[in-house]
Amino acid sequence: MPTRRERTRQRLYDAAVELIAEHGYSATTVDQIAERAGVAKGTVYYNFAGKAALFGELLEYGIERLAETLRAAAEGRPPLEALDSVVGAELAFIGEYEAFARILLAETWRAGGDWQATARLIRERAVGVIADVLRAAVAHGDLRADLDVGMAASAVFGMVLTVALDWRTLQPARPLTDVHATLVDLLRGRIAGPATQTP
Amino acid sequence: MPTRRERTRQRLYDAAVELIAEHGYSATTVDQIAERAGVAKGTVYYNFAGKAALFGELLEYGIERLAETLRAAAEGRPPLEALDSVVGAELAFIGEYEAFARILLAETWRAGGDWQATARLIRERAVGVIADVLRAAVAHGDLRADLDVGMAASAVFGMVLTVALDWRTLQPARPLTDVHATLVDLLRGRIAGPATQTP
DNA sequence: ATTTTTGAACTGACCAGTCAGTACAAAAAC
DNA sequence: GTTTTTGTACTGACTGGTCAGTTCAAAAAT
Repeated sequence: MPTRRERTRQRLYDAAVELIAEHGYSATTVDQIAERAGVAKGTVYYNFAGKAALFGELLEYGIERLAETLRAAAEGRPPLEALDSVVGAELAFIGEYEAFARILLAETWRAGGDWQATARLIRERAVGVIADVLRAAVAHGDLRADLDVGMAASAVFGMVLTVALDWRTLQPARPLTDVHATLVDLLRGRIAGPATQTP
Repeated sequence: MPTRRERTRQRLYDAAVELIAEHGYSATTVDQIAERAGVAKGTVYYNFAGKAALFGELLEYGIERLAETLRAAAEGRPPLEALDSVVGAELAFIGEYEAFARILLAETWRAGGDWQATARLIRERAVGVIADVLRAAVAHGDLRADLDVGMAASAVFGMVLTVALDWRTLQPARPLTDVHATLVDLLRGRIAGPATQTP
């Protein structure tokens, strides 16, 4: 059972993640965050060292959950099935924590900003899980031995992130399984050929 | 031959694109832009209605060049070859206008911010070109008739953008053709199987 | 009793946008 | 051919407002 402090911090996380996803880090004010969290401004500074610290811990917190979700999805599955499972898990995570995913996409690819170092490190935790799965698939003989695992993992991660956010934005009613199926088809190279082949 | 005004505006574009790619839109000040462009602050307001207008026209200008590049790459080629060519063109564009690509990725997927409408419209111009190529491939019988063209186009665009920025960031020395080959392999479903198959 | 939260006032830095004035080249008047 | 005018491009000090962060006494929750 969470303490009062933990509940307050969680409410601040939630408020901050939504506002920053909408307007970006610097355009979001501490007053806005406090107001949306239903908390006095002083509380923000009682719980966090400042705006930057709140955001930093937020990133940390979110990426840890994402990496953990992906790891759990891969665990104990044969390589190729694990890949499908990880893609599904990433989709589901983004479906649930959409605002966080938007922040991840927005703040991670800056050139030399204040968060570049943090963000890149943080992103590697998620991409790393995919790379591990791909490496296992190569070792198992399911994928080409000379596959550039790093680049492929980056491609998979980015592709899923992009598609997922388009999904949430443009056709949120569409079921996850549908999106998942299309992505897996793309990944498995099943888009070639004149007719549908669903064995 | 460009007029003085055109030269000034171009310098302002260049300065703004670099700074915004680094720090984001709201963290970039008009003073910084003017200073990097080697121009007084007033000149910014003489040439543009304001910071927002400068950024808007910048997006417009960049995406027009990108869409045009992609269209030219596809033109007059058989569908599948056109797809490879478009991917190559997107890679080359990002190689050259890296800062703009970072902005595209960072500022396009906000939730309900001030740019959401503009950015989505603008991004669709680029993704639309890829969708057209895919549609042609389907019509030509090269891809499955029931392929979700919109989603696939979004996936291709996002995947290339992600990989390209990782390429520029992590291994800029690597030749474009190398990255291009890996991407095309991924797209064509040639990553499966234990050994390399280069016919 | 102690921890946590409140709410409001305050500060100092920073920033978008303004505006009166400068520079200068090309046209018009002499 | 010299002087005057005009329009365009640019300048940079200034202003009004905003925001992160501070402080603190009182209240509420544990």
